[in-house]
Parts: sequence; structure tokens; C-alpha cells
Amino acid sequence: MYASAHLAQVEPGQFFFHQDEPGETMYVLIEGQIKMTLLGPEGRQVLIRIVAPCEDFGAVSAIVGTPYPLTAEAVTRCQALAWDQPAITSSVEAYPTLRENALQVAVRRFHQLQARFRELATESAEQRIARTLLRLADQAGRSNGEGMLIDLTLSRSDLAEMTGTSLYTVSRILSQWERHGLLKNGREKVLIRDLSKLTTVAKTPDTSSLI
Amino acid sequence: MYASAHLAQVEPGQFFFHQDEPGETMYVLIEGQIKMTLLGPEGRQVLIRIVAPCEDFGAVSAIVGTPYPLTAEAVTRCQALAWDQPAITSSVEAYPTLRENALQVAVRRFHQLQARFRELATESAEQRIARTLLRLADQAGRSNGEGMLIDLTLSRSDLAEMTGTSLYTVSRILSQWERHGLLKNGREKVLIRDLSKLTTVAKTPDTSSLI
DNA sequence: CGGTGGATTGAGCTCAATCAAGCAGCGTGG
DNA sequence: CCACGCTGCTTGATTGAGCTCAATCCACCG
Repeated sequence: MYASAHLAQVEPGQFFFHQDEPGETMYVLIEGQIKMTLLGPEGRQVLIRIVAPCEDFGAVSAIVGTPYPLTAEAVTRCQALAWDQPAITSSVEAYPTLRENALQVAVRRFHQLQARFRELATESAEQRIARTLLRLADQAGRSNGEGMLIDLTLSRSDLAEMTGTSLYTVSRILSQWERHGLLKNGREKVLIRDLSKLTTVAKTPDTSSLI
Repeated sequence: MYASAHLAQVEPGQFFFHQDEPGETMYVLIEGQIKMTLLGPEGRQVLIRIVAPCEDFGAVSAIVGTPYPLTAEAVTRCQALAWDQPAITSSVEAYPTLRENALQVAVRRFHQLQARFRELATESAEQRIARTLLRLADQAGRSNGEGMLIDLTLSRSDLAEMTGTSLYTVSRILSQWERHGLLKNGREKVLIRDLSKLTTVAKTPDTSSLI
């Protein structure tokens, strides 16, 4: 199976694929970072997912044979293993559990998206940002002496596009949290210092009470 | 296959299943109407989908064998065909295309949800309500002399829960549209009179220009 | 050292939530 | 058949969260 893969290399700002293109290839990221975004006609884009090394992307579309629903843009220089359609079908035939797996993954993503939908519809910007940080920490957190560093290139506007807010709102809220010692900000970096307090914020409708 | 189904009957306000329960049964609605909602801890609920007769629900969960992600509540008195786990597995083994079908359906729903997520994150309340009405018209529209009637029990607060707004906002916007002849409102009813204008509203960021 | 792109912060404004009242259609029971 | 009550709908007034614009600031890189 590995023999049938080839290596895809993509420069920052370039794309693995665009939304609505036929889903012909599935990837596993080896190195770099990818943003998976959704563009609306006219509308601002939305950031659905950040892909870190060792994660797959484009897999569900390629296996099911539907167009890619999202655009995959390289944030940094990227290397990824790529399997094309024939390799996929033969692999899936050889190992039916692969399809089963893809299904499980798809279902999990679906539920996550529903959860985010609910958050967006019912919760405050503060809560959504907190939740997003926690999710990212879970995905790409790296503990060190200072706390839990989110090991991604993560700008304020990335966070804005993930939470359905503006870059300014994100900045304000992060600064406020830094002042209260919940975390430490850097250029395209966030270091969480008090995970439990952040969790509380994520669940608390009224923010002002716990300052 | 039909032999292995049984009939499920549910009274208004009662439930077919609750979210997070194991997905043991799949249904096809014969008569009535169902709301599929997502409840957050603490948060207000969100209406993800309305099920009309002849549509399936709970199918993906039951086939894949994961917990239901949503709660299915009967709006009116409902009758549905129900298949339990053993019947499903044997049917799927006999007709593998069934699984294929379920997958296609799931993928389509996934894309729809992503689209709605983007709308919620980037568009105005007005646009979202317009889009939702169009989607519902597509799902359950019935043309008559007056226009296109959405053939569902559809309260203002249902629309609010679908669009991530408040019942008041929905009421105001629908009234405004009625004043301009786009549609006609009724108690838990909406009749669309000018589909093309509504489509324009759905796509137009600045509403005021086309009054 | 200047330039470039990200981040911060203030001021003003707007959209939509909330609160509060009252209205209207519909079903029920006297 | 009417009165009542229930539930859904409307509408006004007010408020506030978060958007937008604009002006810096800061870190990193050539």
C-alpha cells in the first residue's frame, strides 16, 4: 500500500485542492500545516479545520468519490503522502476495514461540526473562542514548564475565522485573558497557562462573574 | 425487508430517541412531522432538521452503529416504519448498496451542515432566514395558486432555532417581507409569493437596497 | 535599519437580543 | 354560540455585544 503512494509537496499559500473539485486523491500530512476552509459566494471564508502532521485530509471524499467540500491550503511548506483513486479502490477492496474506518472518522467529524454549529448559534464569542482553544490544545497541545503550548501557527484572524468572530474581538479577548493569567499570547502563538479556568469560561454563559 | 419492520407510533411532544442514546433503530416517517434538535449543556437548543413524511431519520447512526447525535421529537402525531439492529445488518449484507446509499446521504448532509455553518458565521440574520425558507421550500414546498406553501408546521421560534436568531427577529423580518409582498405569513405557516426576490435577499449582503 | 505583516487598542456604530405589552386565531367547555 | 384561555405572533423600547474603521505598535526579516 505504501508503495502506491507518492509524495506531494506544496509551498505556503498554495493549495492541495480546492472545494468542489472532484475528490481524486487522499492525503496524509507528514510535515507542515494546512488550513481547510470553506468559501461562500461573496461571503468571507470560514476555517473548518487545521491539519497537523500525521493527520489525514481529503480521505472521506476520495474514498466515497464525492467532490472535496473544502479547500486545503498550505500554511507552511508541506509534505504529504498521496494516494490516487485506483490505489484507493484497490486498497479498500483489500482491506475493507479501511472504509469502515473512514466512516467512523466521518461520523466523528460530523458530530463535531454539529457541536460547533450549536455553539455558534447559541454561545457568546468568548465561549466559542475558549472552546476552540481547548479543542486545538487537544489536537496539537504540547506541554512544557510554562503550560500547554498550542503547537500551530495560529493567527488571530485564523481564530476569528474558526469562531465566526472578527480578528479584533479575538485580540481583545485574548489580551483580557492574558491580563488575568489564563494564557500567554505571542505572534501566531497561544500558550495556555490555566486550562481549568479556560474550561470554566467555555461553559459559563456570563463571563463577567469569574474575571 | 418490509416484513422485518415494525410500526412506531409517537404522540406530539414525545420522542423517538434522544441524543447520545445508542443508535439501535432506523426509521422512515410515514405520517406526521419531526424536529431533530441538538441540546447543549446549559445552552438553548438548536434545530438541525425537520423530517417530513417519506424521509428517513436515525439511519446513519443505526447503520454505522454510533449513538444518535440528535434528539427526534414528534411535532404532530407520528407514524414511522422502524427497523431494529438485526434487521438492518442482515439487510445491509443482502443489499450492500444500502450502505453505499447511507454514505451518500450522510455526505450530502455533512456538506449541507458545513454550508449552514458558514452562513451562520458570516451572513446576516436576514440572509440566513431567507436561505432557510428556500431550503424548506425545496424540501416541503407545495405550489398552489397563491405561491409556494411550505407544507410544514413551522413556528417563528422553529425558524429562530434553525437560523441562530431569536423568535422576535424572525417575526420582524417576516412581517417586513410580507409588507413588501415577498411572502404571506400565517400561524405556523409561511407562503412564499416571490421566490426569485427571496433568492436575491439570500444572496445580498446589504438588504436595504432592494427593499 | 527600514519594511512588512501581525497584533493591539480606542471610538463609534449597528444589528439583533431582550424585555414588556398587547393582539389574534383557535379549541374547549359552559 | 359565546366567552375564555391558551398559544403563537407582533411590535415598541432599550440595551449591549461585537463589528468596523483608524491609528499605532511591535516583532521579525531582509
